[in-house]
Amino acid sequence: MYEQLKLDNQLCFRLYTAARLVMRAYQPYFAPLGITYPQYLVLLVLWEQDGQPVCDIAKRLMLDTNTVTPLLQRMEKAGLVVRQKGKEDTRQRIVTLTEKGMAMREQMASVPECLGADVVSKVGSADEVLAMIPALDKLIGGLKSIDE
Amino acid sequence: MYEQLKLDNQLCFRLYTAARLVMRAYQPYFAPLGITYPQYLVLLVLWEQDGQPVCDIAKRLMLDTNTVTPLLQRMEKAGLVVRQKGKEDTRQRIVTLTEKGMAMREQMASVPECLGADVVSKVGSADEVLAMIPALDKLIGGLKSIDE
DNA sequence: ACAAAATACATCGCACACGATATATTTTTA
DNA sequence: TAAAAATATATCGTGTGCGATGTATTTTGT
Repeated sequence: MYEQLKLDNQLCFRLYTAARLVMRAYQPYFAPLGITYPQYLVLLVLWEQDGQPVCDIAKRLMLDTNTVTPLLQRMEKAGLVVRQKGKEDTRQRIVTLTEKGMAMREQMASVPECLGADVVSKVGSADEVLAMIPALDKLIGGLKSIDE
Repeated sequence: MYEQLKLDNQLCFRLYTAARLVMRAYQPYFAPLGITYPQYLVLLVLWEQDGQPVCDIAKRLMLDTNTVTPLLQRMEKAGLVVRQKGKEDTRQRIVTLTEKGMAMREQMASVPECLGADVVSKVGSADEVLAMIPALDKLIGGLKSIDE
């Protein structure tokens, strides 16, 4: 009875747990630099394309501005980015990396590989884990289309 | 350059996003009942085995007591559980479902299926998504062993 | 051109997560 | 058995996520 309400039968619990544990695994690399995992994601977005308005960053990370705005405010206070009023559209806030924010790119360059190695050393092989990517993208695409 | 720092090359971002979007997809089912996703997880644990100490619930969900204790306090205030001092070990707090907490099991019984149907209607097929489960378990097992 | 709708950002409140720390109780160990 | 270590829970502070709401600016529809 209630088979579908067993914790071990739930995909969602696995996703929730895996996401938390991955963030936790990143902690040792982030803590010395004084950044958090979501802040790292913002940096990834800005390293690819600097000088974006808040809404574009939010869209890329699939977050809302009520999450991203305070996040960027903290990052500005930490000296990682600056937020300037847009020239064409004054509603916008253009977010730009500071020297410190750009410099962090080199400091972080080896981290994904290190973490990958950490995981592989425990899991055994990376292939099975990386093979999830297409299915995750499919799931994310489907879930994203639910609320719009 | 910096290929490994591209957002689209990161497994972790997919896990983080998928977990958030799944929780969001659950929202319409939880909101009318006044519970949250983590509270639902606690209910899953207690429906399987009622009357557990805080530490066992935390262990099952791979969370710490500093997350679970306030969670249970809110659930007690909401009338879903009671927390009583343990008889053998008075350090423990035994968490037990109330009538309301137990009744919610039937109200939730069809939710995982409904959500599954929601996702399948968008993703197309469930097989590829469900096929991730063994890899997720492997990943979780590996990550868990990193910090201990 | 001008009122209405849409957009961009911000603020507020609440509920997690989690590191750090504190307290009480049990278990272990010398 | 008494001190030390381990365990169970709780509290505090910070940083997200996100629903609800507010404000300013741009775009749209007539």
